[in-house]
Amino acid sequence: MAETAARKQPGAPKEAAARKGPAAPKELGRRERKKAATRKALSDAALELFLERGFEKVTVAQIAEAADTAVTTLFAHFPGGKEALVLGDDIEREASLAAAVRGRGEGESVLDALHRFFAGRGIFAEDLDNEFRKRVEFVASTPKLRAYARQLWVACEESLAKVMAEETGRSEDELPLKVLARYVLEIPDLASDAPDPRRALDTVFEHLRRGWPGV
Amino acid sequence: MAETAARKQPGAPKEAAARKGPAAPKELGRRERKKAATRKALSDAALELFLERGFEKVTVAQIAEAADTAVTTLFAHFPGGKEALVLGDDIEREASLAAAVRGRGEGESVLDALHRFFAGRGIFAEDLDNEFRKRVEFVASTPKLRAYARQLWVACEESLAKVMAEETGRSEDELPLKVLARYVLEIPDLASDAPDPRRALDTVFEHLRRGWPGV
DNA sequence: CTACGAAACCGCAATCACTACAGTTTTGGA
DNA sequence: TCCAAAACTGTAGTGATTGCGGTTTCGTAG
Repeated sequence: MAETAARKQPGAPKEAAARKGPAAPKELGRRERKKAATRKALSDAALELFLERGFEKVTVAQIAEAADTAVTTLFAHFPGGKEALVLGDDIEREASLAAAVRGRGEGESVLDALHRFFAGRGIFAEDLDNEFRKRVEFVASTPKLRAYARQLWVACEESLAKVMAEETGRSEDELPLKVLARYVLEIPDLASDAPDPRRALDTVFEHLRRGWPGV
Repeated sequence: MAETAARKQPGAPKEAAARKGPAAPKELGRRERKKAATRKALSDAALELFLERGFEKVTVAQIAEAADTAVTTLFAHFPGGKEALVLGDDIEREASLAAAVRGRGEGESVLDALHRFFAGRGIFAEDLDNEFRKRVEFVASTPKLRAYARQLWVACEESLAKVMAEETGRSEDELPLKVLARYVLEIPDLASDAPDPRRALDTVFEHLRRGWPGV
């Protein structure tokens, strides 16, 4: 996939946004709006085609065509390739993960917080519109996508380990925390093919709590 | 990589071997010998080129050329592609893993057996000729290869879970055992970038033993 | 309002992994 | 000696991904 990744791509401009008087929450210029539209057109087209014919049966050329853009534009928006079209690059994950831990309730352990966090997310969530659920199941049943999704989670390993270290007052390079981070982030993939993902989630955390007391 | 995998490839013949009287350990016919030679020529050429120029800088065409075979022959032997040239398809892993657990000493727990097993292997082993060590380090420092190596281990998940179930007298589809299997098989990858892999190994098992008492 | 620089697009050509196919050579027996 | 299977070969795709040079569209400083 994207190995070298160092090409012309739509990223954050020099100093865009924030200029129309005080406080501008969603004040996007036409340019930004169009960029977002293109991006959405691409991922929408991709998802539709994927669900219709299956991930492997759709080519990037077809997706670009359906979104009425050039193939190069597709890659400019999603350097991660086909799989990124469905799963995004998700910088959001890392942030929400950290937020869940830092903003945990009084007397709630770090692991409890993570447990709750996952319980309301993706395969583990219960209240999801069919649209989203369909997507989640599609990802879980497509090897390449599943692997990519896992990667996205595991990519948060360092970050999560660091947050856990801070929140438990330990050194940020303590090995056990790194290991724990990996094990926690492995859960979504691990529980993907469990008959009852929810129960699987609870079971795993039960064991992790026993193995890493005080976290 | 190999997605469809259903092509002409050198595999086990109809009923080859075992015909020259009783017991024929290494009695390979000329054909088998040549096949093995081709295979070796390929992986040898690959490893040499990889170490010399780096994994990404070598093309399969160059490897085939260096081994004096056709590219199609390369893929016939290694459907797994470039990464398989270094790491093999390793059906061996699964077997040795099971053997380590089943053949563990009296009073030795399953986790102890696995701990010992890994301790003498790859990054964790201490007595290794430079050749092998160089290879191990090369794999660990090449993302694609590392990922592939991990896959090979994780592919043993079902199998290991089953063996552990048998050996501890539990149902083979008990979730905790599947999780534990995954966590154990994740170790080689996990410990790859630890400053002291050996210590990392010990640390991880310490926690796993606590989390999965009685295994 | 206008010109200018950057950002977002575009299309084309090229590389590279991987596969399908069809034809050859080699080998192990019947 | 002869045949079928196995192993190998070259050619010709398909498809993802990237490099490049050129075009259009914005945003904004003047």
